[in-house]
Amino acid sequence: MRSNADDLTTRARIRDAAIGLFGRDGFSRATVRAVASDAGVSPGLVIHHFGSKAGLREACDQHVLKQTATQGREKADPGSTGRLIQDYLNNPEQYTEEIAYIRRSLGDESDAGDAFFDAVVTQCQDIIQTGIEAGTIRKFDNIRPVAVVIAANSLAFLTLGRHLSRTLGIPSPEPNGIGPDMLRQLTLPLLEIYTHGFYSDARFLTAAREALEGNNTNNGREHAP
Amino acid sequence: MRSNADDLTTRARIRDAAIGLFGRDGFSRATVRAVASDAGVSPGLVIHHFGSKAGLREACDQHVLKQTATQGREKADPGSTGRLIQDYLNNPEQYTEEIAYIRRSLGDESDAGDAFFDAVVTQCQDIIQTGIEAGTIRKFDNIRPVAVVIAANSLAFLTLGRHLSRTLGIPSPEPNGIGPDMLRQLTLPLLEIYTHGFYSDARFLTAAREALEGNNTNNGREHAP
DNA sequence: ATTCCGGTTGAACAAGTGTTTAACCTATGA
DNA sequence: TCATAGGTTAAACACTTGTTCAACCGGAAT
Repeated sequence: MRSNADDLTTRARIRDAAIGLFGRDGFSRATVRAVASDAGVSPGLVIHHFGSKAGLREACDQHVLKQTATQGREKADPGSTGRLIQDYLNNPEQYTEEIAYIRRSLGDESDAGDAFFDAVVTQCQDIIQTGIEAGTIRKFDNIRPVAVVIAANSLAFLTLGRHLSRTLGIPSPEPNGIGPDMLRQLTLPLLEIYTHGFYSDARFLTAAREALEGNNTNNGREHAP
Repeated sequence: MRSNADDLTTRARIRDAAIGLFGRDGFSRATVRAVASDAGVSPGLVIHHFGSKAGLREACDQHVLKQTATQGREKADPGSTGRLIQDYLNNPEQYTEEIAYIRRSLGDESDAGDAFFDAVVTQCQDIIQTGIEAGTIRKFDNIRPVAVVIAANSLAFLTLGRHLSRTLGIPSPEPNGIGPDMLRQLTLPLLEIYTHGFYSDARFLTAAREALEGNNTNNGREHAP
């Protein structure tokens, strides 16, 4: 995806270097000088092109957001989602910078992070809607909160990827912790829960339902983990 | 929990101020001067007590870790878990600083974050183990990856709490985004998935299983979201 | 009372930060 | 050919950062 270096305009090269550094070190730790050095350019030029460090971040936000938005639209076609994942698994390095950047945006307080999260939620909502109509996904009374839960669970693999691969004992070089090895170990357990459930019966569910319906004011009796 | 101010030793007051600021602004954005000011103390004294900013962080890490470890041990008693959650819901402000600090630790690269994540995983593992023996949780062949998945899903509520409450339209003052309103809206959907599953049948699961068993080399056919 | 020592401060320092400015180079258009 | 404009740089600026240092205070020990 990232073209092989200097056939890009200088402005784009600076932007890409900033995306890489912001994703790796975070917005505050990454310095204008480091961005300039990575782009092979003087610090002054960075300011000249983007006005300020905040302006540079704004440009990075918009670029990454546009980038992922087009991928999201392709993903809406249910057939291509498998192809997309396979594409990612075949050469994950392609997307690592964008992924790291998005993870940082989700953690930092950032408009881009907000937009990305909301996009994932609505995408989950669409998938659930069509899945219910197609009969592959169970029917839910109110799909909105279900979409939120599924989105959060899915994004956990992104925000916690480093810990997941670490705790699974996967040797580090998987970028962002999300790589073939990790997915191969966690896909089946997750799908099993998503298919047959986690609890053996409805005891926890009915208990929580009664507690929540009983007194709507405050104390909900909660699930185990 | 936090005692009401100045009955603490100066060192402890500095440490607590640092925990608050590190959690709110992140380690690099929070300055030694801000910590000193919050603790009503001079910047030099902070260094005098902790040697350096990194030393201060180390002390904060250890303190928060010890704090949550004792709570974790209490939580191991299955009966008290509900009590603990109810306790939290009744006055969440009590733990907000520790929670914010842990969230930052999970995102930043940090030994404390690693330790906390691993602790949550093993705690999930214990809960699943006893749950299986008690018959409340389905039997899994290999509980370790299941515990990792459950831990990641649970911690998603922590790392993404801000986005969850935001996307649900909950007015902001819920600390860290995790409050009664959010839990009330998401508990039942999550428990329903954990009880009856998300997919309507085993199509996705068997497809993934075949794909993973078929060629162990690389391409795993993945689930929808 | 005097000494001493740990907690504490204020000012200073050195390094690093984002940003500005004046000058430079190069290519394009008149 | 010359002037102009825009991309580019090196140096400087103003400020913040973590950290150091000498001095100060107050109380406990001698």
